[in-house]
Amino acid sequence: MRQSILFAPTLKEAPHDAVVPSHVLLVRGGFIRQIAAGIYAMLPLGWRVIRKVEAIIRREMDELGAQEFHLPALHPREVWDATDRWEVMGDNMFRLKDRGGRDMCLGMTHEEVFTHLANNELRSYRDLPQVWYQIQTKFRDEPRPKSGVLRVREFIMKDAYSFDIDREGLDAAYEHQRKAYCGIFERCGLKYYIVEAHSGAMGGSESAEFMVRTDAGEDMVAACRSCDYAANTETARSRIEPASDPEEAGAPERFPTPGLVTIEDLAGAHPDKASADRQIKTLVYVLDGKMHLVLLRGDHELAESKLQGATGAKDLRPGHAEEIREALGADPGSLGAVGVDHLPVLADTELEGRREMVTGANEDGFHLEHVSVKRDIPRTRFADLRTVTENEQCVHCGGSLEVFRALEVGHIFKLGTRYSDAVGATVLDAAGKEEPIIMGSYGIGVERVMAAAIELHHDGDGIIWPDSMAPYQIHVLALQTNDESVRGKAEELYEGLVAEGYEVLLDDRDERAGVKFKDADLIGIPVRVAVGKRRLQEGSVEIRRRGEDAVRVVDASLQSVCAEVVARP
RNA sequence: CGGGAAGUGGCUCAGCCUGGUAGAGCACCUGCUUCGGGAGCAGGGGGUCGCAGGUUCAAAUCCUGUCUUCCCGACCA
Repeated sequence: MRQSILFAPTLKEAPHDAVVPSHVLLVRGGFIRQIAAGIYAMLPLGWRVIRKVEAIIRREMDELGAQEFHLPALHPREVWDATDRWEVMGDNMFRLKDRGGRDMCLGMTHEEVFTHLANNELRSYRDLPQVWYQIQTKFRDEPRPKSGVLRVREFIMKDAYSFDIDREGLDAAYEHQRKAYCGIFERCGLKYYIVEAHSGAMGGSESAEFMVRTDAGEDMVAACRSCDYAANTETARSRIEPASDPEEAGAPERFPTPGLVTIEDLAGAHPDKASADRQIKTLVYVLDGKMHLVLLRGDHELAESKLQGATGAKDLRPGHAEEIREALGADPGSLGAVGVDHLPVLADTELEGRREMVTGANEDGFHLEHVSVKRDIPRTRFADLRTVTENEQCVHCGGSLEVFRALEVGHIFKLGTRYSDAVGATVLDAAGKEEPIIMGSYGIGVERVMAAAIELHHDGDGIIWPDSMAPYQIHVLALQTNDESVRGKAEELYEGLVAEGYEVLLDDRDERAGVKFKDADLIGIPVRVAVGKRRLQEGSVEIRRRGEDAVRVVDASLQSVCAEVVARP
């Protein structure tokens, strides 16, 4: 490709609304342009990168026998009603009506359509196993699109589904996908973590997320420094030192705490009896419309996903100030569960058996001391509800955990029969008995892979593409286009390299050398071949790998350039 | 949805407080010089100041509403 005719509008300055590096660089490098919030146009360079990523995914999928489909993005309501998700997906789903007034939607994912097909077409255990996939645009009306291409409303996803007759088949399919994902992300040059995950709206038993460690991500991962345990903090567990409490010293007693409404305030005012780990934090949550009290140790944070998991609630939200006052007679900051018998109480397991605690008295300006959980809050159901934090102990090996921000680039699920049961997708087994098809679901966010590579590989000058997803492999710069010999040599090398099978971008623009260097660094093609007057007089050109300082001066012949390009130290 | 910020040539921003001729840098066009790390000089084109209403002799500027975008919290690839 000749850059003189390439549409790659590079920018010196970052648009003011871009904050994460991948967003800034994709826009500055002329890879993408925003069309609306969370909706981007892929320009030629960006699209080439996307196609590279897709090709890597295809290769791995095809290798394990997965078959590529292309399903509609526009779905009739019926297939979503069949699994009940027309309701469940709520405002996140883009909905529309056709001319006949029929409800339609834009696909957020394709469990429904694939399951619909499986239901209609798969009859016998002899038809199984099957692994189907596609690379398709998904539409989600995200409440908050952000970070460029990382969280958007329209994006490309590779989604694969496995169909098996039994658990063992599912386990095998899941394992195949897991391995394929490792291959995909390795080829993409991404350092990733495989992490235990919360299954969320997908349902299903086991799931793992593929995470790339970057501050641009939105998830938190807890990973053991000593063993390979890693989990999303939505589900991560840890061990902490058990608390040693004094013996019970009498019934709960009210004491005045005017103006003390946070854990810190109270701990500061009464360090003797109300240090944060001696307080019971009382949260009010509304789960599927029903108010609950949620109790945690004062210095612990709730993991909402765990609360959801523990209760099976579909819809969950913190209580509003007014309804809390109505239910408990006090405002947040003075709430407690002692004596509350009209609301269900859930408590984190770290509170089990605790004695001599302090908690709100359900009267503004007062707290209770001498609270023993078992005696004074007897109707409590315990569950793991707290969010793990840095340096706590690994549940497997006792090593210390580190907690960091990460970006989810892939997610694999064992769905089981959640969808096949919903639509009645069964096959006959060898005994002629109807059995539900057992499914797995496996997704990769294609744009996220692209962005993650940039988050991991860039410097102050621009992107440093991994070889596998670079839009071109070699960037030939003709530094002086007005010089016949330079121009001729650049053309000659360009043609030669193309003939050798390389993907080459030739900067033949009528621009100054400095501009070409800057753009080359920004765009980030792995190998740069600079053809300039100075070197050419000595019969040589310069080759530099993006991201490395070393410039190699080689003979200006196709052979030596090729040799240098292939030699990758 | 809750909280915060911003909308002024293609991009980054100033001007607004204290109403009166719409500005700068970059980008673009022409010419000359320059020519290996985002050139210099000279000339030039391009803006309903997000939109609507209001106040005023007069609105980018003040008031109201509205739309859009970004950032921070609840969802997910």
